[in-house]
Amino acid sequence: MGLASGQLRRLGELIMPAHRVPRGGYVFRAGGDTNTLAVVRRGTLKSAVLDEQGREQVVGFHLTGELLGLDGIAAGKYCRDVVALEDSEVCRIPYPELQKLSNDIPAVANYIQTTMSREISRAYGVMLLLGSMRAEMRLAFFLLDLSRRVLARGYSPTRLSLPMTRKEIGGYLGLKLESVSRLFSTFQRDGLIEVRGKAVNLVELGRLQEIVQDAHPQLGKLLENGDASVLNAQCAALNLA
Amino acid sequence: MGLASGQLRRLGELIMPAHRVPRGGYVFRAGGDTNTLAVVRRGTLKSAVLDEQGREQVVGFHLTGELLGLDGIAAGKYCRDVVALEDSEVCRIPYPELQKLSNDIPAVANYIQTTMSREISRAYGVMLLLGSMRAEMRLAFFLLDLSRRVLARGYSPTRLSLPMTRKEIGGYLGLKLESVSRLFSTFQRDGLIEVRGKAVNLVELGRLQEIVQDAHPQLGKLLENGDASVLNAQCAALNLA
DNA sequence: CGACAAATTGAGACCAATCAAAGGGCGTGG
DNA sequence: CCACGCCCTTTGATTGGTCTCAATTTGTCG
Repeated sequence: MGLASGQLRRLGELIMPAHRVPRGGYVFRAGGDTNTLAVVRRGTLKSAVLDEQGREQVVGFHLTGELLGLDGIAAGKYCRDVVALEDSEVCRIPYPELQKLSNDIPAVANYIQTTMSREISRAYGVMLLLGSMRAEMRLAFFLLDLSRRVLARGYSPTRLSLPMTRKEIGGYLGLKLESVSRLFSTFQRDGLIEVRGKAVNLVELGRLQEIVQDAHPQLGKLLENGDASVLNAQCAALNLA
Repeated sequence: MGLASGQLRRLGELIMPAHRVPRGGYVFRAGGDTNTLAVVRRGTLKSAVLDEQGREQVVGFHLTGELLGLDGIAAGKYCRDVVALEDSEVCRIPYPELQKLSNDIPAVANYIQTTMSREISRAYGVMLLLGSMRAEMRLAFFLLDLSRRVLARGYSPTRLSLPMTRKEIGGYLGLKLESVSRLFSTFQRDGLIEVRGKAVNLVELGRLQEIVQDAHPQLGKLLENGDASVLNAQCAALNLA
């Protein structure tokens, strides 16, 4: 079911102009009040929970088109930081007004529900990753997941440019940065990938898939839910909801 | 905002009579079509992703009052099994009709959104647990989390009766059953708890909290989001939404 | 009581963390 | 433009925590 033009206009008015977020800049802070969602227009960001000792758990990386901030709806507070990994742009969406709008327009409410449901599925996949996969499987998973998401945006699925550091990858995969670095070297030695700093070339996608599949045939399905929140910034996607 | 009596009646008609689920019985199966949600009336259940080698990742345990099945809304398929750990009762709720109802009644839509949002926050907390905590912290977290949830239902927060096996606890915490067993023994030796099979007495709640807090002061906040889906089976809670 | 699953405990292996050092990349300022 | 400093990355040596394999005990249900 689509949206009437009047509804689309109301939705359009909600979307604030894109604004720049410099590398290292915050979109949300843990503990901050939830007054907006945000859509990534350009760039890459991470969601992370940080503690005083400087350790962080990265709960997700966000590419262009993804919708951020749904975790905070219940508590009224965000439960984690969202930080730009490179110079990025986001559109903010005032949450209370979106809430009102979703009460009037079922398609909007349905879209939000669907997006949140996908994020739950994705989170379960990551729990599986962290709870029962060994380091090499985790990194293979990470590379394939990124490959698929980059492909969905029309870029090469094999020539990746990683905007995040080894430490951040480790923070996502539950590994230390040295372990991540060693695994990159091992994969390169075995001819699976070519590494030159942040530039990674996936030479043997099939063998990377084997590494993951051997461990968890189910994971492939969960992966497909991964790219939760692809929302066209003009909200054209809502026509499909 | 509450519900008009006509709305409550419509909602009541949606809730199917509670039916028994024997120990080991399924409420949902991974890959099954999403046609219902379910509310736990009595008993305890687990959500788990299983692979052919017999390994499983438990993504959550569910106590009385919790709402199950929201993960499947997006994909149209559930992404994991839900199995009763002891003889239980659940009420099923046909999802398509609930969807229609939520389009008419904003309070219902808001409740679903809030519940899903809490589940996302909880999942992030578990990711933190699995990604950056050591075994003893994980088990302390598990015991405290269960203690809090049991307390919320009016039972003693210190005298726990664990319906799940050591293997299932390990499946949740990313540990092998032997490790879980060893940790129970260690905690008992140190006077933190008393273990007699499935019956566990939490002697030193404070010291258990220290074990978790030392590692991640943030986790306490995430814990509070944990008890996502407490939905009174008569849906009285919706009056608060 | 018997059969089977669950739990405990031990010994040893292995994987990732830790500690440590050196090399690279990038931006800033001279 | 180069030099410096800082962070990121790589690699090595060692430690340590958890898994694995194995045997035994305990508990549960027919």
